[in-house]
Amino acid sequence: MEFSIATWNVNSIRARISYVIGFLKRTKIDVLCIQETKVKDSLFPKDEFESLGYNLAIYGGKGYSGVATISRLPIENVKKNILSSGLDEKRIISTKIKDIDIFNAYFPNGQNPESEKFQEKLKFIEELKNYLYSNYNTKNDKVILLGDFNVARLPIDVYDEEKMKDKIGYHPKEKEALNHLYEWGFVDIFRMFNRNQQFSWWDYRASSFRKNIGLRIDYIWISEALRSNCRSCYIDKDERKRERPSDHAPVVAKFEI
DNA sequence: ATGGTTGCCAAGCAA
Repeated sequence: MEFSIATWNVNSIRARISYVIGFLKRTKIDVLCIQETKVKDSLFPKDEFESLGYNLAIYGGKGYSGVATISRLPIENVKKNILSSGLDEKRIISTKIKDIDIFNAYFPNGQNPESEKFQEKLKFIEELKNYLYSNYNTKNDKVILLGDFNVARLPIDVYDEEKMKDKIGYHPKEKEALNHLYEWGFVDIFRMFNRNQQFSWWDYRASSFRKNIGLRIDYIWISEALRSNCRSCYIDKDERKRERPSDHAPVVAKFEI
């Protein structure tokens, strides 16, 4: 059967509900992982999704952060707050759907490389890496890690390498941390199908989208065990062109499982 | 251009 999954930082589910519902109706995605829901669980607009036949696993807090996994297939084994230091701030929810462990993650932004929040970002990435090493093997376990990683890993993933040098989102320390996570054994599914430069995020400010000043910081990473199942991956840039959009575009991947 | 915009929710923070 075909299996489709998408990640999208929606920057408030309540502000973006009509676009998210429209996206699901149009794409018929099986599993949608959203980030920055910015709402506590009791106020999450569940009904809109359930009436379309979707199941939900939600993990959010008041006003900031928050993640949700929305699935047409049954959701099993929901886990929250999985990092060892417990500093996860409603940024990761893991679920099992079919036989795939799916980690929906919203990495900390980190503010700037001199800040305390940057150190927390590095720690977050390291603890997630440790969690994967302790619990999974890339050759045997079907794992998908996807979400807003808030780091561009390679030069092709930033609009201007010189301008981004030492900036938040491309600082050597966070790239190093991200590479350590990647080296667990992930495959960046977008790069299996696309060689050119494409971004998934553009700043709201300074007409960045019009000028295509962006970063590719939203990823769908898969374990080796899933590599042969991949069929396609694309960034849905049209969603960023709307009136009052999220600053991120959805990333979609399709599998044959 | 150390600016700019958006969303939280009602001032300033986070991104």
